[in-house]
Amino acid sequence: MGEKVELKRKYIVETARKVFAQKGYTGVTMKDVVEACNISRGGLYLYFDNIRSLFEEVLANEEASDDQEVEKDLSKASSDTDLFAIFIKEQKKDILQKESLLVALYEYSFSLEDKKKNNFYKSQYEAGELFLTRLLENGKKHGEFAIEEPKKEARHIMISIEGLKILRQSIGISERQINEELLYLLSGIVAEE
Amino acid sequence: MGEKVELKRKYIVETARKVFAQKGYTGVTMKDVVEACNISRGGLYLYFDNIRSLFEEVLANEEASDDQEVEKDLSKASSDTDLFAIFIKEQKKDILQKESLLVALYEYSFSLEDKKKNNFYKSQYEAGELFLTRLLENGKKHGEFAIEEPKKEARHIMISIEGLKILRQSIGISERQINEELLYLLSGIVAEE
Amino acid sequence: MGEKVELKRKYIVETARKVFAQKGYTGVTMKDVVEACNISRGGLYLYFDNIRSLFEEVLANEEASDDQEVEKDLSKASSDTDLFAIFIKEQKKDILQKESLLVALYEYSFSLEDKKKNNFYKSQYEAGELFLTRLLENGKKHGEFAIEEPKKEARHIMISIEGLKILRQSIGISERQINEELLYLLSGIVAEE
Amino acid sequence: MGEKVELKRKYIVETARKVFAQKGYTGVTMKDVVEACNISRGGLYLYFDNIRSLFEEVLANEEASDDQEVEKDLSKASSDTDLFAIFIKEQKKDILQKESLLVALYEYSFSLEDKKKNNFYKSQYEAGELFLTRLLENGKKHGEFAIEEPKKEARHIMISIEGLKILRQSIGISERQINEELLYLLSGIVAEE
DNA sequence: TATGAATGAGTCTTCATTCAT
DNA sequence: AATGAATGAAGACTCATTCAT
Repeated sequence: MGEKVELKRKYIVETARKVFAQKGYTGVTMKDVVEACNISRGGLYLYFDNIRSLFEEVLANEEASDDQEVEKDLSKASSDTDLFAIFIKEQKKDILQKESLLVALYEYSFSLEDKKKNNFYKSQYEAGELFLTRLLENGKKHGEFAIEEPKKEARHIMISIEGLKILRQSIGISERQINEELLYLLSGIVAEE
Repeated sequence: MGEKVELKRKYIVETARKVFAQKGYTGVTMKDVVEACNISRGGLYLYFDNIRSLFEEVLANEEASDDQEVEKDLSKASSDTDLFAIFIKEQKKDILQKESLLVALYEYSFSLEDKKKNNFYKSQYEAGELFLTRLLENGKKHGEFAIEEPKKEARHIMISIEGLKILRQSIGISERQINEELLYLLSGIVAEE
Repeated sequence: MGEKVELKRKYIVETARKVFAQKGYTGVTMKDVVEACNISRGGLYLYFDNIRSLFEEVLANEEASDDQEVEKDLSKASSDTDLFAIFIKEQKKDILQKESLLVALYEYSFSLEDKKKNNFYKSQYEAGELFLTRLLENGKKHGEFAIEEPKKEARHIMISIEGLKILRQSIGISERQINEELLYLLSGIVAEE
Repeated sequence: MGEKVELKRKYIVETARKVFAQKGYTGVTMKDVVEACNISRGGLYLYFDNIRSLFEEVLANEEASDDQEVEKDLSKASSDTDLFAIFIKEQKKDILQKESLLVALYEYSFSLEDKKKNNFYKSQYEAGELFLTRLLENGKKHGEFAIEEPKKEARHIMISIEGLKILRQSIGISERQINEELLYLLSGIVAEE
């Protein structure tokens, strides 16, 4: 019994994900989800009390699967340079992703009362920054990266990536420009020598 | 008579600006504006057909007054380095501005069907990039900036600034970190030598 | 303009009164009122935020017109005995009234959180008790009523009347029995001699 | 098996009683009962088709246990005066009872279409009146009570008691005032001499 | 018997938009 | 030009009741 419920919950989350990817966060109603899922009005409430908690579950789910994938990709790396390249590639995939949750995530972030608390986006961003810092530190130690301050560099790269993301979603910056900028970031760290 | 109309229109736009600064774009209703302006429901419709056109006028107005201000500040500069520093300072003010329209602007951008058309954000961004490119080119020509590709550098800086903006609004990045990053950008161009 | 609004407000209150008289308080929905008034859903909200405030206005209105009527009737009295008889008659009218708000008033009372505060029923009851006490005191002073403790007698009579009211509404006690009891109360005070 | 069913039925009735005592009749949903009983939604329907029939069983159960208790108390009486005092005391307990079903009972009564049929409240009230009439008749016959018309007196007392009950629930009349009135009723019959 | 997921009707409430004055 | 009452569509949410297991 509980398994069936789990399956349906998952089905709703996955279907809702598509809706959020398409319409963002703010504009999505329970009705939208109900219709996308082809279930009854009351049925959805059995699983989620409101759009917000549904979206939060979508995010949690997303994170989990993202992590898995990244893990897999990173395991292939043979050097810090390699690792960094993979990281950048990962980011590029994120930035260009067709069915991206990014806009929804932005809108969700804006809707939060206290910017400091319960901020999914924040923790995700900070995790990325931390990972990158470690990566750069290692690269520096191993003599692969010619940088002075790994932490500052990491933050700078993260900020640029965020810039690419928002520009992609807001003004639709071109893939070529994204590539250029990522290459620029890459070369700033690796090709220094 | 026409003057009176112009005045009232301006009054509505300025009052609405406060509302958008406070509540973003998506959440603002005609009712919100009507109440903030203390005018009649029907009265607002005489001037603006819907929230979108009202917001677009707010943006146009914003741009005009921004330009004026920037113009004034830039006129004080005595060198390209100076000019660049002022530019960065201007951006910082933007990023930190309390009554910012930024969130509203993001939400508005997300709501646009075609990312290419009617995009205020885009034209504003591109104007900035263009200005910065010219600036860097001049600085390079005058020997003030030790850079290879002004255009790429300009774009990189603009992207980073966009990153700072969205991070400020989404996860509430601290003023200190913003300062650090801006300094980093500054030093990348100017203090190279 | 304001006058028209006042009129419509009054119309709604009067129409709602009928609905409450018919269906009580608890079971009445905004929809019921909307339909009875033949106005739009949103229209009702222009005048009343919810059923409770609407009912409270119905009560306030009721009290006002009741007071007027009672005033008129009492002005005819030529002695305390007369006055008392009129008072009892007034109560009888109340108890037997076809389109009575009594059930609605009970249900409304039950729905109140704190029995002590904002209790319309209470203030109405206490006003009645006070009036009756004064009346009995006068009658005693003038030698018309052979009673020891006007206050206790007044309260006793009020309690009995409340008993009649609730019995009328809950088990449908007959008019004959109501008459008998009221006569009993009357004779207990007046015909003592 | 049948015994088990009986037990569960009883368990539901007793649990539901608490719910009705707390929330009245009108506001109670099947969900409330299901949750209080910690049984399944469908499970409740196996025993009761709707709130009404459940409440009616609660009432029937209540009556039975009440009768038992009263029986016990009355058996201690050694005179009609005694009996009457115990009766009054019983009523006082009823009026002041914390976990009273009174409000629920009122609401239930109001909800009945035909005031004459299926009325638990009515039969209960009439049983009380009959009992009191017999009691007063006996007291009169034995010379304990100096009254003319036992039936009228009984009805009068019952009406007053109903008044106390409703006043307790609607406006929260004080315990002191209840005591005073009951004493008044007592003295009207017994201490006449 | 018992479970609890699922349904869909019903109510509340808000809002953009219209229109008579 | 301006007002603000009025409308009706749309979304949120709850609950009695059913039904497959």
